[in-house]
Amino acid sequence: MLRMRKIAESTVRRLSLYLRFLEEFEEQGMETVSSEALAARGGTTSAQVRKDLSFFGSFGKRGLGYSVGELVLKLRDILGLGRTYRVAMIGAGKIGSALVQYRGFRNRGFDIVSIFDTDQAKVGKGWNGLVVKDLKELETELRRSPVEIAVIVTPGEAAQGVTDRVVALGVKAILNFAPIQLTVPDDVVVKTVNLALELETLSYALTNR
Amino acid sequence: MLRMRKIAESTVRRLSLYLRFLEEFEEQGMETVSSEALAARGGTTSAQVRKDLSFFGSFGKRGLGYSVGELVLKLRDILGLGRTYRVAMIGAGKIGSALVQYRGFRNRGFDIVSIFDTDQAKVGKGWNGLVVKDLKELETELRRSPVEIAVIVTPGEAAQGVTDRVVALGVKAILNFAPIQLTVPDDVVVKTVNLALELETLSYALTNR
DNA sequence: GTTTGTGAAACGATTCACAGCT
DNA sequence: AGCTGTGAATCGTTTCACAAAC
Repeated sequence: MLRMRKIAESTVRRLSLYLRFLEEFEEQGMETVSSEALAARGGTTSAQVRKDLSFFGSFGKRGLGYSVGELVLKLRDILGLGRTYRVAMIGAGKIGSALVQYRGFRNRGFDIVSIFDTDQAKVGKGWNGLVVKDLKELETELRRSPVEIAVIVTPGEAAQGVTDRVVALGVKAILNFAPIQLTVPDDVVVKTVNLALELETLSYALTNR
Repeated sequence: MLRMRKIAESTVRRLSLYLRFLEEFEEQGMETVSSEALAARGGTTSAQVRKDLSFFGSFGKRGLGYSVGELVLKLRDILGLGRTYRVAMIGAGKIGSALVQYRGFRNRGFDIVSIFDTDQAKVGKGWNGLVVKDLKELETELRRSPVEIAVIVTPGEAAQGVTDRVVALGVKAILNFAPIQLTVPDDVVVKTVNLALELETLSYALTNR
């Protein structure tokens, strides 16, 4: 695989979509697929598909298209899905609870190995095979059993403090559900899912109909 | 307010962020703010802030900056937040449950007025002041008590069917948590929050360090 | 002197279109 | 003949830079 910097985020998101569609095609027994067919399934254009893939190599055969199986493997490799990631969930509230049960995590190799909360009523309780730990134990626990990814599901006020702590522990990727813009060093990547923002985009669209 | 078509989604998202920051500033008693200060809070540039606002009018005073209070009102108006939206939640699983309790909804004028599920074990149960209704009653209920926004939290397989039904009932905005690309008519706006996609973007970033 | 509002320039992403391979 | 891979053209967004307003 080519090692290129600065692939657009939109490209990476599309690759992720292509992978899902290809997995569908694979289940249906399709052996090859054209950029045109893949584009049709994903609501984009064949040129876009070919350009996206071309950043990473040339995986197709002219006149024929792409081998579904090969392209699945290539995309998994590009997206780094050939391995398991260890994940710590920080916050055992409603959303944290929902996420722990979400099959999509484990199915795709994201393994939640610990959950933390400050609420003593929750600490010690079993949760989908895990025990909620006191947030005070964060450093001890993550040193004993390190993770690559932290999911932050705390109230907004607590989010930056917790972020600083997991960054100090060497975590390089954060999925943030707190409605806050987190500040992190350059070598740490943050993805924020901000519900309020999505709702307001809908509100704008409805208003300016 | 000017009525212009084709404002970029990225612009709308930033406006939403600016509004949050301005509300903070307002609480702290600030009366005016420069594009520079607003940009610093939000991790963007002053030129970007001014350009974003300029699509909708000119709200500042040269040499002085923007009145915090006035800009808050303007942005609420632009984003369509001066009113209440009625929301139906479709799916009473873990994520639906978490969302119903999420304060951010009601706080910002998004009022969940009904919840539906197919699971008879859930139907009839009280839930944060609401009663879960059978999805069979969707048409009856939404005709009696219409909504502007539907939040779809069903399994992927059910999502498109439910979408078609709410669209037929006149819903023009959908917030989708099912890991599926929904197909809707042009006059319906969909925002999809796809956890798997966010995780895979993190995985890509970690891999291509 | 300060800070806005905005054309123009720079940059980045998407689409076009076609040469080259199968 | 069919479909990829990719430079070139187009389109959209961000940044620059400065005249105008206070």
